[in-house]
Amino acid sequence: MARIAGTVGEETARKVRAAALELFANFGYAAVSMRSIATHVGIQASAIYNHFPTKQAILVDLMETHLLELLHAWEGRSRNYSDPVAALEGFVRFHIRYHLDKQAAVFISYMELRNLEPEGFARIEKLRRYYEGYLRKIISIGADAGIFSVKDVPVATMAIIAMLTGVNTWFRNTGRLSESEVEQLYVQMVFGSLNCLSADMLAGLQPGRKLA
Amino acid sequence: MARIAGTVGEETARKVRAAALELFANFGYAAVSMRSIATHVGIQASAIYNHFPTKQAILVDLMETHLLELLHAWEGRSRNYSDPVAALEGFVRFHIRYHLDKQAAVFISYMELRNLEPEGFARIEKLRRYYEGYLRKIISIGADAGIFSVKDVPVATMAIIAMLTGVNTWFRNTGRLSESEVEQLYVQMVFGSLNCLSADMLAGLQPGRKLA
DNA sequence: CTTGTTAATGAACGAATGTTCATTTATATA
DNA sequence: TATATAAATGAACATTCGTTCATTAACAAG
Repeated sequence: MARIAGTVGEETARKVRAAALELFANFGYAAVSMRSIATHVGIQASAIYNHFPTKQAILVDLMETHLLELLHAWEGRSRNYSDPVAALEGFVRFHIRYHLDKQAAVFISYMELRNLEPEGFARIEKLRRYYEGYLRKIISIGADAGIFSVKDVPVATMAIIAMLTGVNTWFRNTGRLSESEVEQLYVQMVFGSLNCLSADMLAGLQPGRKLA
Repeated sequence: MARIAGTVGEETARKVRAAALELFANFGYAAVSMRSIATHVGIQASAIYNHFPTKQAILVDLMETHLLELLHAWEGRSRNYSDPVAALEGFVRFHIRYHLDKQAAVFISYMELRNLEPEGFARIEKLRRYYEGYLRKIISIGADAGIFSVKDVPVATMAIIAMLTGVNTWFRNTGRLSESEVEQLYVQMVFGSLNCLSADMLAGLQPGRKLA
């Protein structure tokens, strides 16, 4: 047998990406063979090479696509916000929602960095730093305006990103909380970590209370 | 050639653990071969099997040892704290310091979970939940006492753990900040995320300020 | 000194890996 | 209808993998 009736190149490439995404996320890049990807697509391993030059290229493709889409999605949304408070809340909700909706791609992009060869690593790392830069900018502007109380903007940026991305390690759709409930909880904690209290929360605090 | 003069079993096992720790952390469990571990120790791959039954057993050993030591270290220190505020500050400082001091072991224990077979996975996961339980308890007590303002204790626990562990992804000894400076920054952000302000910070806030 | 155990070697095993290649068929183009 | 290209197959390649095994030398105990 040879070429199968009805096969289209771009369609197969799409299936390969989807299968690789799922498998890499579940078992790790190094533990997934080209044959297992091919099996999930319903083709032979050698047919993959009609669409991707190497296994490594699939990984880089997945990561790069994910990060570019992430950047594009945020850039489209960030225009809505004019002040740092609204922007930060928007970022938190966006990040959590987006990362929960694309768990597999997120997981790969954070876990498989060490399996990238130097050129690919540089490209991916640049995109991630670019994304982090958006949050850093928000925090920086809010700090300069005296709205956020931040001792160290870069550290706060990394801390918040880690906090938000950590949702992926425990959130389950079948769990106790909905996505929007989780968003709300994290919005409050993130603003708290920047010592930016909402008016009603500030009113609820006892001014005379002694804390460490 | 056969047995080498001066070789002692427990000593070789120690070297194997050390080499595997370093290699797993740098390249990932699946990408590290028994032969490369052996090379780093200065023996043949087959000699490893005098000390560990399988490659998987080395991974489980490393993770289990790390988590048991982590638990033991915290249990020894946690006795010093009587109130939730002191305990939380102590936990934050302990977690950051300990995780920075044992970067490789921490990295493996968080990244290689998916390479564990079911029995090993259950053992390791139980230990990690046990550790998280200590932080959850602190937050829970502080919340009940009205010292922390927490909407959801389990979520706050996971958020803070993720935030703290994230330090490992960016901290470098050669960087701008020392370990204790980082500790201090995170202590403030963690207390902030629980809306627990120190007396001087509270005084610094303008009660009339309008925030979102 | 003899004996049993310990800790190494080096060869070998079968299985699995990423990748290449000749081949074959479906499809688009001229 | 003839031809070039696209997209698959299945066999094969050289490596590498975790692991086993017979063998051997160092060491401890009697």
